[in-house]
Amino acid sequence: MARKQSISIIEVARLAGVSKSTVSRVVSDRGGSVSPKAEGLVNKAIEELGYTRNHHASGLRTQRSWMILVMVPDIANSFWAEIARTTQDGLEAGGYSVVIGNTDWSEQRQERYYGLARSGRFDGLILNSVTDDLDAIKDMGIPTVLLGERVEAQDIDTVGTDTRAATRIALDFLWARGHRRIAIATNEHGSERFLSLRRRTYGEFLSEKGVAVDRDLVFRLNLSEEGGKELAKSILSLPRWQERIDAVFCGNDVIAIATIDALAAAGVAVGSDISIIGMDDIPAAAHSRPALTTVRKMRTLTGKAAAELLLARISDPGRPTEKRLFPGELVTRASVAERCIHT
Amino acid sequence: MARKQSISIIEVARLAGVSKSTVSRVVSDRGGSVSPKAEGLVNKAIEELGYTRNHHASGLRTQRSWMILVMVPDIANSFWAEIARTTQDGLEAGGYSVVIGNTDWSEQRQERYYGLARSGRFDGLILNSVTDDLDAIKDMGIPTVLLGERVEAQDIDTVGTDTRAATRIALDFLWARGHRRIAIATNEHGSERFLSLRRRTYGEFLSEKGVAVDRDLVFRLNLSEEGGKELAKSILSLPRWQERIDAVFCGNDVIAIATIDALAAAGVAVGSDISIIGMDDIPAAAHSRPALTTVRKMRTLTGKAAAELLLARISDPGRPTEKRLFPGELVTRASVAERCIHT
DNA sequence: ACTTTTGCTGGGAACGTTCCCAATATGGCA
DNA sequence: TGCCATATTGGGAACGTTCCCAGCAAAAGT
Repeated sequence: MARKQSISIIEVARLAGVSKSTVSRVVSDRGGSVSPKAEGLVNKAIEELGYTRNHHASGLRTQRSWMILVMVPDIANSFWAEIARTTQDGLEAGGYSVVIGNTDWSEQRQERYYGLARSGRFDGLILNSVTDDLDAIKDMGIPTVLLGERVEAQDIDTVGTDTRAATRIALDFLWARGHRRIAIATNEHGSERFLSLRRRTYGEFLSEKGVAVDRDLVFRLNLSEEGGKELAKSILSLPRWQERIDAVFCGNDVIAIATIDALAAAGVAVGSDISIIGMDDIPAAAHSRPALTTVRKMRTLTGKAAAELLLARISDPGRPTEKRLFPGELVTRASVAERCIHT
Repeated sequence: MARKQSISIIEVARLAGVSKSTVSRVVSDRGGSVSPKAEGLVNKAIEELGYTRNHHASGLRTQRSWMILVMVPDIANSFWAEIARTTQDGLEAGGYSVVIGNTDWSEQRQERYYGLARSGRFDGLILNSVTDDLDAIKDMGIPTVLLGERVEAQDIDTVGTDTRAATRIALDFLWARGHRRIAIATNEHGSERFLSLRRRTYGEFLSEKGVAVDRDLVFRLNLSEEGGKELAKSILSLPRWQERIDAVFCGNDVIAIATIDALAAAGVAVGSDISIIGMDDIPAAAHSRPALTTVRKMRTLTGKAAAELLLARISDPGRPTEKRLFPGELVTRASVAERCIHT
């Protein structure tokens, strides 16, 4: 495991009997015109010495690293993992290598990665910000694509789910199945505006339908398993809840599933006594009892679009910013009941 | 998004009224002795100019990047995701930043990351190799820790599950529950020796118990959902399978769960007609019907140990190689029956 | 008062590339 | 044969750091 010592362009040049400039022209495809003969000699010398280009030096000169950082808040969550994975294909086709940064919802970790980005280690960034500080992103001064809708991010390229549309899909479905007393369970985790989009859409939807918002049916919690347990408790402790709640629209699948489990444990028949709909379609959604009806986010499209936008931005930093939002699609399983219309 | 122009150590020095050497001493904590007064001036100038250290230049000089690459074969698999995440804590405490590379079981992608590593971009590597080419790893010439047991990796630090021990835990449990006709379902994916360890332990176990290996009870397949479906089909098509198979030891949870689902769909009562035991304890294992009994791999310990070993190797490249293997722990759920002993 | 130690500083030479510019060789054309 | 255009080459000068070494002042010891 001896660290390779100083096999630089110069030793290669010496062995090949050419100048370092020529070697440089060969290894960096850019610099044009080298005679076939010289190129052959250089390649042979490279092979023989086991030379590999020092990227610190090259990057110092060119200010390019050919690496792209994809920052996600939770790599152990399959939703993010899959998005990260999907970006790879497009980016690698463009000649870049992709590395993933996991912030674990921690501002400190995020700042750490921002530091890496600022110091010129990456040619581009695809990220879901834990905080609301979009200026920090612009200040890094490198091409960036945001994952996840941000109303206020007008001058940064964005890719994500159209939360409004996705929320409507869920609510429309509940309504079509005859539910009228619809509750909402969501949070303010890290990014208030993003989540209030669900809440806002919920309000709009109800007023469209001529239903007043019932304060007791708006639950605020963390989008975690804990949150789901809490939600179940809150529901059960609501006096005469059976008469007050038909269905619950959950901010993500994690709480939806936790709620289903907790309610089932309390003897409630989810899917007939009460309906639950989630959002994301994580793998576990297919395995809950009853299986969760949810709105699937289009991870593949999202990842692909993020890669495209970033490549476009890199090759033309002056282009107008673009937003690509995908609506999501309904995955019908068993957690939503068919209810005869009342009231 | 204008790319920051040339705010180098030199402009800082000029503004602070000191030499670039002094600035360097301040920004790189290494070079000792700077007067408090000078340090104050420098910091003020840094703040004012918004200077950030160019890491290409610094890396060129010091040959350090303070970045560590963790390579995993499938970031969308929660097992790998969690391991990758766990390494972070230890490594970041050591001052390093962690980025994750996802090979997606592709040799080409792996080679791409190897290339990055060879060009000096990382100070260390934690990886699970897709191929059996351990020489390629040594040739990179940087400190490396291998994830996953490799019999032949004698001179590389290794962290992983003690496959032998984990397999025995599963088999012992099946045996204790009265199963005697135990089948095994595993693969040769990418790393033959690793997996034959399960098969070998299976053979040893049976011969210890005085049971001959029944060729029909050794299933070879991919460790994927497809493989699981195939396995169910193979079992059901075995003439009089009820009399020939008590239990199946599955190479991982993914096939175990797929098998459970497929068998259940065919009307077989898993957990009484036949027992299934898995390995890994992925999240879905708790949600299958019946819930899967499995051997949990110790991800947290594994990630932590990998970080420790890598830091130790970096600080002392000459130290003897070390292997840390963890046995795994049984997670008892419902997919294994209690059987009265027969034969 | 003189030397020695100590603490701090600045100047220059690396590190391994790429880029610019000038120099040479090659070939085509008159 | 002579002359111009073109293809290929080599020699420096960057890029922004860190490191080594020498210099200098202030503090400490004799």
